[in-house]
Amino acid sequence: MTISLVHSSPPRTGNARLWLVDDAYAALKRAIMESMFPPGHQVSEQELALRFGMSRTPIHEAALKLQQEGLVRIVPKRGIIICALAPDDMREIYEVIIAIESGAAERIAAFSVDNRNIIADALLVHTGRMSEALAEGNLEAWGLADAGFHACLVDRCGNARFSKIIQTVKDQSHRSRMLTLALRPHLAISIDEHRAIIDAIRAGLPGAAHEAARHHRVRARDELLPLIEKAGLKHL
Amino acid sequence: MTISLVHSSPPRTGNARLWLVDDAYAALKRAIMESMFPPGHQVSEQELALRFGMSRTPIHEAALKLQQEGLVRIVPKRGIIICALAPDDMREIYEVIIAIESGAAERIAAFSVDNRNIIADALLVHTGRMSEALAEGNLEAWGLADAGFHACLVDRCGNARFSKIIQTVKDQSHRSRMLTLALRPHLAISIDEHRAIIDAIRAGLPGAAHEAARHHRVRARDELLPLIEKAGLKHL
DNA sequence: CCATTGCAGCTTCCATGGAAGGTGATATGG
DNA sequence: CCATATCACCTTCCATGGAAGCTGCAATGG
Repeated sequence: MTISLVHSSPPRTGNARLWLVDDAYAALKRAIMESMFPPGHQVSEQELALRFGMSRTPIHEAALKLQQEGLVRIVPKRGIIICALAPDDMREIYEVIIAIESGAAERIAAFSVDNRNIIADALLVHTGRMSEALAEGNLEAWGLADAGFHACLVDRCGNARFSKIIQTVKDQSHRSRMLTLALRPHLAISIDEHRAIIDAIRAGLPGAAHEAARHHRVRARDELLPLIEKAGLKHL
Repeated sequence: MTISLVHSSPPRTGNARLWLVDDAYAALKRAIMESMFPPGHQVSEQELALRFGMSRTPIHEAALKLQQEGLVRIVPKRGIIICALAPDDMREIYEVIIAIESGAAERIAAFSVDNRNIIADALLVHTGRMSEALAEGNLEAWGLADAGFHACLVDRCGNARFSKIIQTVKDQSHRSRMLTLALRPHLAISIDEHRAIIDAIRAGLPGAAHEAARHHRVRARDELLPLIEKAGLKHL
């Protein structure tokens, strides 16, 4: 099988050339995200190099980066193994999200009233899109809007480390989220909870914003983890 | 200057050989931690390769790893630059610690009574050492015991991702902590606050443990950040 | 038939050379 | 004296070959 994962095959003549390792990283990450490589699958660097049309070196460095992010595991003389997530990993990831997002909401609620309202408005846009998607029964659009809300919350709280941490665990759990999105009931409740977070931010109540964000994620966790366990999904 | 950062110069004959990249990683990290390379300093991979007695490849890969952890920055055609932390970075790092450690304390407080007491006992040992060090006026021992307490809290909460996150920000702020340790007043209060965390864990009150851990770190932050700003420490 | 041992193949890890590109100094013109 | 342009050096980035090591299978001895 020869799947073209890199878009621009031309040998990058001219000065428009970026770094090959970034291409390899993006392509490999994308391949994992889109489940082109199933969890537990093993590939060799040589094979990826051939498939992506580059040498083994950038593949190796990209694999190291993805290993640090927890997406793959490099076994010394075996190859690159796509990591599978156990239900316990999902528990850990949810706990990270709970801790970080509630901290982000708290920070935003402590901003000046002007900045609070700017961010609240942005959050409201995402929540509005969720309502529309729900009305249309468009599950995918709902998921995108929901992701937009949470990304906005974290990315605009003024702590780049929060963003990076969230990005890492989101990448790790991407496949799982795609799987469980269809299983989730109570989509309407999420919208109400988002509004509660926005209200607390507008009111400038850090404690309330922390608790609202926390409650939202705790409920989602308590709803999803049993579903995953019951579905017998041993690896995601 | 030819500082020997790698201990075993022998060319690793036999099967006792590990990975050179791990050696390079440890040596470079150590060199940064111990301030052998001041923040903002620039070194080339070639120079490190010569100094560590290995090729450029393991150096390069180790540098990539340290870059992901935020300790160095690789500038395309310039070299490896040791990252300097601004006061704002310390704020971000404290926020991460606050969010994660309070989550860890909360988790532990939700354990079974047996597990709670085992961990509480371990935490108490560290707190006891802090008291002793304080009585002796041994600042370094106090710092070690304090670090032991917080490491115990996070490492035994049953979330490996919490540990990894904390490890990363601790590494980033190692130099800063060494600098500010001497500036910190109110060492006695920390001990009382640690005891409050332990009590909440023993009592099995997740909310109280969360709040106690949070309060402890918030106070330390509010005490230290102004000190750093006042001292005019632009880069740490 | 089962256990053990040797071997072949595949894999990553490291060394090294070539190439592209950025920086800083130097020389030149005003 | 100052500004600008050019050049030489230094740097990383990538390709590729050699070496070591693990895995799984096959062959052999019990």
